[in-house]
Amino acid sequence: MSRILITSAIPYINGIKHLGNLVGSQLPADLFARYMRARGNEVMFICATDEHGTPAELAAAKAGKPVDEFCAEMHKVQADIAQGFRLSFDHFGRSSSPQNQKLTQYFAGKLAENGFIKEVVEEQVYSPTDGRFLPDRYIEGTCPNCGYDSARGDQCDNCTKQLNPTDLINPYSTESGATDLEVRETKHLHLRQSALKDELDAWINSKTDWPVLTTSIAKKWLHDGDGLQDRGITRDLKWGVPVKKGTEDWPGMEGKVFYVWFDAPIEYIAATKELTDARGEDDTAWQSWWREDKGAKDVTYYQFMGKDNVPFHTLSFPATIKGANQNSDEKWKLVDYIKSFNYLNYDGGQFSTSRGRGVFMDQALEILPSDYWRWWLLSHAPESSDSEFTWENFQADVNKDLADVLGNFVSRITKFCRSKFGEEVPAGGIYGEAEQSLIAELTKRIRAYETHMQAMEVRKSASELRAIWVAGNEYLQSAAPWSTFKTDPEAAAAQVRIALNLIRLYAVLSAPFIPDASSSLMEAMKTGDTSWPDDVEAALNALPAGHAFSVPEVLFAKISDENREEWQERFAGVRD
RNA sequence: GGGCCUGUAGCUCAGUUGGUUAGAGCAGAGCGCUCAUAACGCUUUGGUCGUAGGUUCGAGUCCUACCGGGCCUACCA
Repeated sequence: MSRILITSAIPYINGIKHLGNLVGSQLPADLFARYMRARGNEVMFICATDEHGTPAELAAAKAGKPVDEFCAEMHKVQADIAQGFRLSFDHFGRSSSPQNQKLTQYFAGKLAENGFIKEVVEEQVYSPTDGRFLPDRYIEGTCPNCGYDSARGDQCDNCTKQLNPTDLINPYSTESGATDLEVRETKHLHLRQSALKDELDAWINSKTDWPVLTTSIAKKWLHDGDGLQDRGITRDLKWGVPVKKGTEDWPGMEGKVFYVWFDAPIEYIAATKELTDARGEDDTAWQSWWREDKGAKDVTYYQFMGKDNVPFHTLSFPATIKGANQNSDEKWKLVDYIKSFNYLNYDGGQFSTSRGRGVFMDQALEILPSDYWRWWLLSHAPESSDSEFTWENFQADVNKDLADVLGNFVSRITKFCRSKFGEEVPAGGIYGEAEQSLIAELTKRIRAYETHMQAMEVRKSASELRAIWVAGNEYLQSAAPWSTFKTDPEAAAAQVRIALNLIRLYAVLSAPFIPDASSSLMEAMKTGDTSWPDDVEAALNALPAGHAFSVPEVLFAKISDENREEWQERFAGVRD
């Protein structure tokens, strides 16, 4: 048994996420967490909402609510949806929690103490009308390079030239339209990532088993141009973690907050403390996951995220950890494996939150149970390149895999047994050659499934699982208990017995992918035996002769052409 | 502009350090079965591996150029 720490990239608070966001982090993280628990490991699976920053303030203003109230409501919404998708977080925290405030301030103090913080006076654009400093991309104007009239302050979308807000001709605030913008001096803290460049480089180079997507992005940032740059970790905002040096005030930094990307990953740690605090446990409980000097030496830490989050997890957050650990007795836990994903596209284009294009998590749950989405998304996870969602593929794949291959297998054998032997596992006969060869095949496939799951090869795991389901149909077809029954009822009984046991086996193996269907099957088979099939032959004897079961309802109803067309239409345009 | 990823059957994808006739699922075709959600099983059609060169006894795999798709490029998160 091992101790496994798993974090999913934390979703931003300003709205409901779409299926592309789901499949890029939370869903594969959940798959892995469920599998690791099923194998008997001690798992800590953490996620949270990322609540700070300008977009949250603006979204709250748009909703006409105080930002803290807005975040509290949206957190509840996202938590409910996560529950709807059966994301099995041990805790779904909030980056605005008191725990994260303290911990973020603590890390900043520690970094300052260790010489990794630099104070820098810089010039920022201030909008008196908006009453705030504006991030570069919230300022638009005419591009000095190509004349495009909606160029953003960081980059022109038309000619792709990188810009400073002060380069823009006739700049204005995208929020208020105000043109009375002025440049003001303001002091900020920078994290001296450059001082840790060589150490980070060596660390990334040692991770030869990480996905190429992960290491190539990290290396690019490490070596591009002048190499890894220092990064501002504070902002002139009201909503955020107040800048402090540990518990002390930070002279000159009054009224400023930490940058979301500084406090967001720290929330992984803080969320664990939120959980153990809620349980009434002391600090040793969360520290045993996050402090190698306090019991976390045997923890293996896995992170899941979309490719857009990779730089922060491979460089910024590790810089925070390494910087805090330097010249210190404290040894904070560094990530051991980063699984990153490409994007999921929607019907020939991108999912778009702003344009309401594609399927959002709440809408998905309105039209189908979560298992349909979980199965399809995971079996098409964008691991090697961007992948594509189309309604035709979704309908065809889900109907075939879930309804025909798995659902119908359960249906055919339970109904056959009921009509010939009644609703209990039949006695008589023995497992012969055909059964032994089934056991041999399953053993081979289950071992392969375990290997792929351990390696977080999501698509390969799904296809191996599907092959395991298919093996049941192949067996039934060749054993043909409906024929055997006429001449040799004892032999038919043994065939039915092993097939009924396959249902429980499938429920156990499939639970990480389709947890609801899995528990329906366990319920139908009237068993709570979720033990992993280390010994397949033993697993296929788990339900003994005489064990009662019931014929389950249709496990997966098929998606009709009418449904598909209706959804296709509904989700083509703008979200209502 | 620079960097990285990607292009394999109608569709979605596998193809280990280069090594016989390039694989799987779906879709299509044929056959079988009748327990089952018109489900299942078996067989089968289908690819000059983006294009053009090169290295090699041998290239889907390595190199170069080009074409197409995607991402990143540091103040959105």
